Amino acid sequence: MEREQRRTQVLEYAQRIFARKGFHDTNVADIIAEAGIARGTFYLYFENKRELFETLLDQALGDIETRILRVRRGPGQPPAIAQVRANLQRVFEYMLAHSELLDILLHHASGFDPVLDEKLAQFSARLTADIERALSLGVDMGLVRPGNLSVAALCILGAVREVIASAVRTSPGNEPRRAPAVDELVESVLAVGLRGVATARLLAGEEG
Amino acid sequence: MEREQRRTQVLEYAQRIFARKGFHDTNVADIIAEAGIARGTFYLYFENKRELFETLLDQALGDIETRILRVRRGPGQPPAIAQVRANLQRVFEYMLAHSELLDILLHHASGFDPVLDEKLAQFSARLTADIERALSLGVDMGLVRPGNLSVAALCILGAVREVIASAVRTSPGNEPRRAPAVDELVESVLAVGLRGVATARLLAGEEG
Amino acid sequence: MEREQRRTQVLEYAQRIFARKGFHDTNVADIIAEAGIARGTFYLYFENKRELFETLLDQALGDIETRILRVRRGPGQPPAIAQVRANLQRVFEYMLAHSELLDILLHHASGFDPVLDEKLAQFSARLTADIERALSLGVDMGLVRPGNLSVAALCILGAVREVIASAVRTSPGNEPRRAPAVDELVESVLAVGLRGVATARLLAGEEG
Amino acid sequence: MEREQRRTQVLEYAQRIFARKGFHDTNVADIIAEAGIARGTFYLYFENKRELFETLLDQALGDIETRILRVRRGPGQPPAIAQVRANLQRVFEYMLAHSELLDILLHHASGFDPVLDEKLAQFSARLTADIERALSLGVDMGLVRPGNLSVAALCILGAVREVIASAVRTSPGNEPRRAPAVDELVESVLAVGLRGVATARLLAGEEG
DNA sequence: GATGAATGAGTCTTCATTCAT
DNA sequence: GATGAATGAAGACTCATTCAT
Repeated sequence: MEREQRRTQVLEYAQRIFARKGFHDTNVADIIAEAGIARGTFYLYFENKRELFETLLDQALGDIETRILRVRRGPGQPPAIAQVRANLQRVFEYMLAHSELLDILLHHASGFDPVLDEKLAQFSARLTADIERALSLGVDMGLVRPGNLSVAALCILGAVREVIASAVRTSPGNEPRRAPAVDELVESVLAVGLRGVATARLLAGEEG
Repeated sequence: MEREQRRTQVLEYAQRIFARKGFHDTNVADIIAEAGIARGTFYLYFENKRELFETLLDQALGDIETRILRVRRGPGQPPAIAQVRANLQRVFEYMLAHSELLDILLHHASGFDPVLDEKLAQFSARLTADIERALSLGVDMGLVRPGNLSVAALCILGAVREVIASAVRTSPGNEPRRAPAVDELVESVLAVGLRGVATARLLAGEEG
Repeated sequence: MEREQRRTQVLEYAQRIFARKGFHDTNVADIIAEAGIARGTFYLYFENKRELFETLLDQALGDIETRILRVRRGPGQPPAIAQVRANLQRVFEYMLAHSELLDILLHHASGFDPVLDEKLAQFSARLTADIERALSLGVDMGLVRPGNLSVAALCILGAVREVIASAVRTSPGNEPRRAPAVDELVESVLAVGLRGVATARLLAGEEG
Repeated sequence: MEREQRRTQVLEYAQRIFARKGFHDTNVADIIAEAGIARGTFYLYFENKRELFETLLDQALGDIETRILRVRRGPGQPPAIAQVRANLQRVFEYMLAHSELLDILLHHASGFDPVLDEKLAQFSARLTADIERALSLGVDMGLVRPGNLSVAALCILGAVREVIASAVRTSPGNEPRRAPAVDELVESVLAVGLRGVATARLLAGEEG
């Protein structure tokens, strides 16, 4: 436990620096200075800089996936929309409370290491597949309009991602965002996702 | 002009390499080897590696924005949906035909230089603002449902981005994607954006 | 005594590793892993890595010198040749049975530490002097042809060394070499040393 | 040629340092300081420290082998002994004039890199095979006494090696050894090799 | 006595950039 | 304009040794 604690501590320091300076511009020197440990100590806990970063990434991805629960149907289960809403809420709250992680995910995790890239790609693929499965189920139950569900899944994932990214950008501090804001964000995303942006009139083409 | 041609040539070579190896893993040595010029010559055409990359990025962002036309209303103008559809189509086609650029944009352009990061952020901000403005107009005309339009704009941007990213991923080759595929992609994105994924029944909460 | 046993045990483990990987490539980590002791414990038994190695070397050199008995003359003593033969036999047998030691001696003991180098140089010098003294005695008794005896001594030492090195190389395993082989080796070396390789005809220059 | 000259220059500086401090204790910093070049320049000419060392070794081994001519028989050829003597003389002279190289060969070239070790082993093997072949020819012509020729070859190689090593040790300076000394060394080695050290009386066992 | 976490000096290697030719 | 040899700052990683528990 002793060891785990130390590791975790260093991970936290490193996370902050990575978020601020990115992977390449973060030296081991930076990390150990921040963590107040000696150079050799760093390598006692991590194989190298990349492994540390990978750990951070795994953690973040895992934390996020943990917060996404499969939508369940059946007596006693909340309505589907409520379950989706709860998922969104959990993810938004987590991400906004860990904006550093998000920053790493969005800006620094990609393009410098094939292994990590693959990891991220698989994460996205997993999420997309989850969403698509849910949609497919919805279609079967008459809750979701049929169509190209994989594209729809991508749209939903992309929308969520972008909104979160934007939200983090505008609340750079670490103070947890006011609850109402998250609620509104979630509602808005949900609204767009469920009903789209168009009115009947637009859809009818009666624009003139 | 001679000079401009040379510069352009080197830029093209560099683009290929950046797309393949990312910014940090691309050496000046790689670029000059590919371009067949001497080390010193490189610095005759570019201030440094970063400037070259920035040029590439500016180009890409400019090309994309060029393809997005403001939705115009009035007699003789095509219906709004048609204009949006045309925008999507142009962007999709361009991106799929220049997947290298996209790769750079998505994977290698972020997180290693504050200046470039800022540029990307502003690009996103500009696009979001454009979309939001269009939506706002739509609301005024009764074509778009009112709501949190900035979130809606983000959703749309994110959806498009994700779908393009996925499309590029699955068509790694350089051969231009078959037209029908682009059409279908565009239609699907449009459908989700305009009408959402839910059926009336889901929205009514009559799931039980 | 407890302590001595521990030390000896570690020395044995270390010997194996040094023989396999050399001095510089053998880490303290390797040794303690093999010996199953903690890092700090190592420094309880040895001042440092070099001291351990030096101990090993001293041991080897001592073991070898122990097996070389001064040739004695006088009633009741075996003939000189028999005594020399016995010396050779003992050294060959010991070395072949401890090829790891030899490996260290031949390959890893030289050139990285002035102190150890000096030790090896003195060992060689001692052996050469012993041989030279024996030869000198032989000259006095008419058993050895006069000549540059120090060169002759070097030749003998070098010949023995090379033959042993070669023998060890070809019997890499740890199984003790079959006795006959050692015998033949010894006889051959002895033959060359005593009578040289030339026939009378070559010496007479009647080659044409 | 420019480039080759530079390389050669650095090699010479490096040789001196390697001879003095060995491979492991010689830093790239030492070499570049001595050669008066920048750190990066070093890596312009050599892949790394090992490659430089390997080059040095190859050169030395090549130089030596160049000086060993196969003994040729036939009308107009000098007597075999004269040819062997000439070989010895050339090798002795070269080695004594390049004692630094020898130092590297004897003390620093072994045991820290499998590739180099193999190279040295093959060098020895080649020399031994050459000698054995010559002996075998000699046997056929009645000039060499039959016996275990491969052991005999090893004895000769070892004798020469040891004598040279000793000679270099005692003439550490760089001044070429006085000619007579080399001659005497060669004669003495030759005498031992050809006729051995024993008198007829010793061989007859009439020692008592 | 034993442990093993912590140390930090030491080294190799890379690479963007310069500048004399 | 073009060249490419030279530069040297920067950074990752190793490992013998110490010392508090």
